[in-house]
Amino acid sequence: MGRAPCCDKANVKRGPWSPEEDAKLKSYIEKNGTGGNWITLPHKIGLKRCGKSCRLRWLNYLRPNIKHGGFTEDEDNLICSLYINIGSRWSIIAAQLPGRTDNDIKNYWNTRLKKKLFGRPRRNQYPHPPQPVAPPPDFSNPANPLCDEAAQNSLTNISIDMPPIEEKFPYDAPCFPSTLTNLKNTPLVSDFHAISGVLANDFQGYDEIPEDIMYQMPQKLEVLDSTFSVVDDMVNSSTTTSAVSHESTSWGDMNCPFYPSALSTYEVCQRKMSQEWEVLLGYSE
DNA sequence: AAATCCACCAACCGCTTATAT
DNA sequence: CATATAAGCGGTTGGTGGATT
Repeated sequence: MGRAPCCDKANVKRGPWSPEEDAKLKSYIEKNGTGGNWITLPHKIGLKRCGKSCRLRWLNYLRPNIKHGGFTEDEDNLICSLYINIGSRWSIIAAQLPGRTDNDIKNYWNTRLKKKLFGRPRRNQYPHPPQPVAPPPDFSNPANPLCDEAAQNSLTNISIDMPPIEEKFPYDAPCFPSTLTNLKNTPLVSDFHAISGVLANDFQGYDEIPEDIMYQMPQKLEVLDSTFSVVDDMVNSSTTTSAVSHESTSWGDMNCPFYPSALSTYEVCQRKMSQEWEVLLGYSE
């Protein structure tokens, strides 16, 4: 046997909450807490609502310190950067924005941010696909909320959770020489891996890449490029101090410690993207 | 002034994971 | 261990109100 039934589906109210219902739920939870059981809560209060509905109402609207609307530029940038890194994992994104709910962020993304970033191109706009707007995450800035330990662990775990790149992507995966293992676990490098992985996965398994993925490509490639530049600087300073002979490490330089793998990923994605844009916009078959 | 369009967002739906029995 | 439900999550819907035609 399992648990008792959740609620009498035929006998619960649905739709918008009245102020009276809100007041009942809010005052009860503030005094007694949820008791760890949402299903019995409405019965205790005398609300003809499903426990699931009560939970949603509390989490998204009634609980203290909830902020609605008025997203700041910083919040916009953080949401965009996180979305590009980890996709639509709204609860994780919401955890980085105090006072914001996953539902609010999801709505905000779907109705405004997505359009702001990836407005659908008109056919005569090619060869200038949507331009990136948000900067990549700046992990060197202490003001960045992602700099706290929990957030960094969160991002690190996210990149670890991703499918192994070599199994999902036919091209070279980013890699790091053993002399640079001290850099391997920094957030920036995790970030670089994560973005590369996202790009690789985006291209995997499609004969034709869906439009929605295509619209995100310029942004993702820009972030990859920017992130690489910072990692590149770190490598330069690291190798300089350890007296390892090391030339310039620009994108086109074969002496870059993780060239050609990283460059390969970038260039293959870039090339593939250009081809797909041409097909998408009717410039080639 | 009326009709239509569009943006917004609260709430619901359905799926996956966790957990009680 | 198997089963059934709770909890949690992301996707989607539908009502509302303002803007535009």
